[in-house]
Amino acid sequence: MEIVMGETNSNFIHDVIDKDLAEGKVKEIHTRFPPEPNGYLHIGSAKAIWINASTAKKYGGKFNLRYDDTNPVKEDDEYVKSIEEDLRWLGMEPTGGIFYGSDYFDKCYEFAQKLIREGKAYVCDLSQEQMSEYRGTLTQPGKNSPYRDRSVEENLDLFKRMKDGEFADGSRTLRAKIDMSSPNINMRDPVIYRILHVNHHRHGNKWCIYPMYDFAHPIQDGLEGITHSLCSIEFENHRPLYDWVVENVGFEVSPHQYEFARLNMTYTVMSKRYLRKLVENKIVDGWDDPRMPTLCGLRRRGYTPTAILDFISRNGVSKNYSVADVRYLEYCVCEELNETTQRRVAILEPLKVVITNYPEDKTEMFETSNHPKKPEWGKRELAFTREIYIDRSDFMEEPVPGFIRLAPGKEVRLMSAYILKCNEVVHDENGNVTQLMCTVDLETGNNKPVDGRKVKGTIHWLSASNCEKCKIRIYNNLFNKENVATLLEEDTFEEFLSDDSLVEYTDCFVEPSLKDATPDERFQFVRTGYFVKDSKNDGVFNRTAPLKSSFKPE
RNA sequence: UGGGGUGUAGCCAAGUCGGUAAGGCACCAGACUUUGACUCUGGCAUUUCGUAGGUUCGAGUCCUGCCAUCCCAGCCA
Repeated sequence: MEIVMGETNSNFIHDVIDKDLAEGKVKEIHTRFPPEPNGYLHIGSAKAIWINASTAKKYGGKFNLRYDDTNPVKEDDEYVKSIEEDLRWLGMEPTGGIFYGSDYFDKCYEFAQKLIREGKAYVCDLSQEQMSEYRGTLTQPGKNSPYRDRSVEENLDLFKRMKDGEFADGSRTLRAKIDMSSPNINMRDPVIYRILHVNHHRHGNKWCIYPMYDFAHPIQDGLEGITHSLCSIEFENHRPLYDWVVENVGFEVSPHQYEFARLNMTYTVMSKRYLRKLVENKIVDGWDDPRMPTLCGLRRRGYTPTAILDFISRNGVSKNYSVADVRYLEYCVCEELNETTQRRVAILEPLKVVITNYPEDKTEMFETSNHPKKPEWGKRELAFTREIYIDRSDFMEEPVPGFIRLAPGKEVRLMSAYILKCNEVVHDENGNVTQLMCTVDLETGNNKPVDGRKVKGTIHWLSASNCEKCKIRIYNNLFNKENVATLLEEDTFEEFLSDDSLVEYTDCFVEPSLKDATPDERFQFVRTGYFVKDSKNDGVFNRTAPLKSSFKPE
């Protein structure tokens, strides 16, 4: 699937780049993905990764991975490892290198001093509450801090003492001197440095002042030679500040920020905050629960990087607020897995069938194809015996109109084997069907009926004495509400959790060979869906996605 | 009620200098089928591009007003 990595459809960002290149503003393209190591990557992150990486690739440029670790309060080394792992799993090599925003702290400090010297930044003693008051509101301008006009010398001294640890957390900040009456609140003398006596995962106690994102990010971009800084749309309001920093710090090539709409998906949440909540409240099994939209969750579920990227690519890049249909993602995996997986037989809900006209001690081997359209993938053998299992869903005692599977007195094809006829239904004392007494058309075997009669339905089966027991987990949407993102304000999304997001079948049977399957091998369980062995629990298969069915009763 | 975005079919999304609405998914109909899968064929915006006007021979594309919706008042990113 090289299409996803290489040629990307053109979009408004590429239009800008084409223009920049044509006008000679830039010579080569350099992008970056700047995750904060405070959680696991999800499919929305994958969109940002894909946009940045594929853009660089399209123009023969470079792509950096940069940990945006400027706030040690929220960040953890644990996440650094997972981010790189997920990035590589996606196949997105950081061709420009791997960097840490925190490695530029010295530079940030120098640039802050430069700003102070030029009268463009000052140390402010306002408390958090006061600063909020001074900031004004959306409709009212703010007012200048009383500390705004300190001398350069005093500011330099105070800033150094902030760095040296003389002041308590929150007691002072370094602010950019811009415009307290700007209609854009981000420009009302934004804080660019705060005091935080916190251990940094990478630099220990070297620093007790840390730059804010708005100050650090353009510097990181500028220092790395990033030409096009592609981020999501909520940073659009920050662009004037980004440009202010770039202009006032000054770089060889000025990076520019462009924003695209982040990825939302139906029936799930995408923000790290809520994903964390799902994990912490034990609503899911962890960040890698197969129901999670995290990359590790999707991986455990059996999704492939190519399918994820294909999905993102097909959805395109725009600035429209949108909610992508999770079924589209499903379509993308199925399309790939249909081509790439071998077929196997699994019975989710076994129903025993006794073939009365078949000898008890006989075992016959039937060949079945590993992929119906790829004969080069060969065949394998399935044992056939007097007692077999079929899936309960393939039998109806009182078939509804249009049901072409097994029913009393009806015939059906056993895939790759005989035609089966149901003669008798055995019930328990409660009236539940426990077993079927059937016969098989010995004459036709695995061929077309000799008398030319048509048998429409085909079902899968497994010899009761030649199968392996296992558990199968079926995953459905985590939420029962299509657009969960719109009601996150209330903080009560738990009420929209669906109760069937995980359905476990505990008495399933699969072909014996599946006993040795690994979590890296994906299969199509014939007529059922795509499955992969769970990486955490032995003897458990996860359903990646179901097969479509055009059967609609009534 | 300040500023910044966005509004093209059920979903995503193309629409260059204005010239007469790409594509994918979904859906519908049919063919094929020892997976009711896959594949194939056809259909699927023409009082139509949020809406109301305007300019023009001609407007999704230009102009004006209006409406809807998202983001911003962290010493988060």
